[in-house]
Amino acid sequence: MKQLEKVYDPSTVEERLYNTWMENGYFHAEVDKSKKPFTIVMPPPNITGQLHMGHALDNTLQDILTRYKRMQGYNALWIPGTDHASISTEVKVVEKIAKEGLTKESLGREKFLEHVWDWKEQYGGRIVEQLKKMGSSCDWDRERFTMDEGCSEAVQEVFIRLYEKGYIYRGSKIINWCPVCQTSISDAEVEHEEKEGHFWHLRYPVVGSDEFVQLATTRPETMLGDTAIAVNPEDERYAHLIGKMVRIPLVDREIPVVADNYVDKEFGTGVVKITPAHDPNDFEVGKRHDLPEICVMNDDGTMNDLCGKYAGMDRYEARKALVADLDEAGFLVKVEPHTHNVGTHDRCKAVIEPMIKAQWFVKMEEMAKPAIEAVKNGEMNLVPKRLEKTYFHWLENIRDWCISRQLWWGHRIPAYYCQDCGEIVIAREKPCTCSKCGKGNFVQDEDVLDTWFSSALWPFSTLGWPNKTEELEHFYPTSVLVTGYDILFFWVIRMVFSGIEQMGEIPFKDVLFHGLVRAADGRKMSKSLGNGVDPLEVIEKYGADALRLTLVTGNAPGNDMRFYYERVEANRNFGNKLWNAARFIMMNYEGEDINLTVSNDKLTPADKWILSKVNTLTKEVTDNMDKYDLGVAVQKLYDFAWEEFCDWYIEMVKPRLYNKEDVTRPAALYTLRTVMINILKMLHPYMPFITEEIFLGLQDQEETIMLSQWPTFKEEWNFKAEEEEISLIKEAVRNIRNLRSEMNVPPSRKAKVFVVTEDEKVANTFENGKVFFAVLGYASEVAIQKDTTGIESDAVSVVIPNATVYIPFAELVDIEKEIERLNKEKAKLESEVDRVNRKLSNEGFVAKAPAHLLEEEKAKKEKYETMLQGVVERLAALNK
RNA sequence: GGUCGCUUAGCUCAGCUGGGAGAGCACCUGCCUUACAAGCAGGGGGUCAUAGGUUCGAGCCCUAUAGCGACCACCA
Repeated sequence: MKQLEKVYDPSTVEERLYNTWMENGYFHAEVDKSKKPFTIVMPPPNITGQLHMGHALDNTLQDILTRYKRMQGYNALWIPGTDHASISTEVKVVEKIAKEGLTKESLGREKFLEHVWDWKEQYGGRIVEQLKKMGSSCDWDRERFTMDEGCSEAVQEVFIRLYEKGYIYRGSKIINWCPVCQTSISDAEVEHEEKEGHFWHLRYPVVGSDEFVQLATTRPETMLGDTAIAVNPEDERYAHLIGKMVRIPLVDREIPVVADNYVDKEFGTGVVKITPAHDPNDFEVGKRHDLPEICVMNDDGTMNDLCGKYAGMDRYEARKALVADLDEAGFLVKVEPHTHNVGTHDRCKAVIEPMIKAQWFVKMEEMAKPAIEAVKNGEMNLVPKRLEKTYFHWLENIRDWCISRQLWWGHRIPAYYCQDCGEIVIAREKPCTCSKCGKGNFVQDEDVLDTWFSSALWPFSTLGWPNKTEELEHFYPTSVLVTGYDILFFWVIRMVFSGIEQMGEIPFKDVLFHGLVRAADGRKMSKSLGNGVDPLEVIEKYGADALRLTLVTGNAPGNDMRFYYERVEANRNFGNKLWNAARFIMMNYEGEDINLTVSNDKLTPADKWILSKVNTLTKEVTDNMDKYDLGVAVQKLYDFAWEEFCDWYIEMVKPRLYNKEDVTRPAALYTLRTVMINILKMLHPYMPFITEEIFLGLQDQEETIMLSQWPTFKEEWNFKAEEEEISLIKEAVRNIRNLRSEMNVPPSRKAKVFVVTEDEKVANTFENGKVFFAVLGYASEVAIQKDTTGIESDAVSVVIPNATVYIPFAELVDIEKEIERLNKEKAKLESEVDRVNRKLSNEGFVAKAPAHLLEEEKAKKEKYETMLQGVVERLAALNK
């Protein structure tokens, strides 16, 4: 039998165990049709990324579920991988090469992409190695990358299929343009940020009259692209202007006044300038009134050649200049401060410029429907449920998805343009001859696809789709997706409609959402604030198990949490507690057969009690885990292991262990080991390392805990009577300790304990439990008797159900105080009796409450009444 | 503007379908009792945001209010 160090040191254990697990291929899953599949695909971290607390949480949850199901005998597969993260990576690499004096343009597409692949080779593996430090039991043999051959094939296939179905189209629409990144982005990537701005009131002269019409704008620079002004058709103030022309100040271009319901009469002056090329609403108005679209900006956000003296200025510079000129020319009426929401790019925070550009779009309306339906009909289940509303709202108001990006790093769009006739061909490879004009001068679309287009296919592309693999057949749909609520729109929803569309089946049955891990002050952990906690540092200091436990306890699904080192420390301490319990067990097994077993009839009540308890616990923990209440489950394990097992059971069996002649010693050893192993197994998903290390020590063979069987409820461990017996003894012991503590009696001072009871059964229980008074209640001697014969009249006493415990402390006892204490006890019991009586005399309660509650209350009534009687008698005796 | 969430012990948070309020940390008292001082034993501390309602019974369900937070949104 091995002996363990006094303090558990995770750093030496974790790496060794993880390597063993890897070497033995425990994480690897092959298709095994004899078992039920359990599948999770890992949300692929960006190759640019470093492990942060969000990843740590996300992967801990997935690992817990995977290990749990694996132990339950499922064919458990957890597929890891990384995401090429088109824009993020490209930005990083551009920054990197800039330090070397290089630019994308100077390198050219091919050379630049070589640099990105180099980056990928260098850093793409970093996060993978970090995930291993967490203990993640994913199948690394199946690790994927969103731009590997298979995933790329899937992307191309989906693009072509959707195009052929008419769900992908190319169109010139107003899109969100990032002037810094110089690419289009989707609606989901726009963050609305409230900003302090101004409301500039301008007056536009009406052509053919002396009249001016006043309007307000937050973006004066766009007036260079105005092609109309609009009023509400119901607005009497401006009815006479409809159809007339106004002149744009400074520009001197004439534009019409149109009537459109979009205009709110109450807001501003009730007149809106219309710039179809730079505002989504204006774009719509422009379409309705057939207005020209004049783009006045370059891709980098500077004003273009149409802007005269403002050409070349940045949009904000131009705004300033224009306002000054308007003011000088008398067109500026007033300026008001105005807070409004501006769209910014979530990556670079630059203010989005709406622009009209030809882009590729996915038509969403049809695909959204079955995605909504899947949740509505319960086929797919969101945890927590409240997120369903957000899910529905997004899908019900979904707009077409702009999927083309003016970037180089990503999946290139499989569209080819005939240079001779303009024909567009969507194909797997560049066509040789044009079917329309017969020539063959094709050029591929320069753009790449939105990163999320490929991650949307992750649940099936990683399983081999579009090939019909047996993995796909067996492991799809996946069982549960674990991710943060912050990417519900970006990713989860897109996987759902993609899965349904391509596979004809939802990609996962459950989605378990978690929240953000915040800093201790409640703020988001961020690089700029410098308040991020590095999971690797925590692991180094406290071990991965402690970190994992910290991330899953005290938190409900979908809620944010705060990270405290104090909590990590507490969890580290729990690991140490387990460690020492195991150490204790092993010490006592010294010289014994580790595999010894004992039949039920050899077990003592204490053994049966703890076995019965762990048995019930098994059921509860399993139920909680099945409902994804992981925090609740592990809390129960924590409490049981520490309190019931360590603080009570281990203390109770010490005398039996210390006496090698004790015939019940084997039963104690057997029970200790058995319960410990059950605890370890159930804790293993949460704390994989320490549980494995202890488990290995508790046997004479090298059998891993991670492939051991998850405990199930056993009818033969259902010992109700013993549970009650021990519970009574615990009650008595607690009361004795309490009494001693109140009287400031040190543990070193032992005292004789008398238990007085007329109840045969209770007497028996205490007779059997005598030893516990000695070990747990500092008793020098215990006497069980029917009356108070031989007990000094000034002994202190405590009443428990059906018995009174006396401790003669002689000179320590102050009778007055003792009477006071008993009076307090009496009052407490009286109020309890009163409460129960009130409840039982409440007709409504008696008539409607469930039977078991009624019984419980009746039992309480009896219990408190007899206890009260005991206290009254004792007081009477003292008052004599 | 809309939707959702939160408000429970000094702090951070659990509390599953309504049936006598919990944890960790912090605090107080006493203990180095041969598994563990990263520990043991004992203790104090809450009108569960407020006001109504439903119910025999509400931290939990309903309505309203307040404060905080998140997300969505085309008022120029």
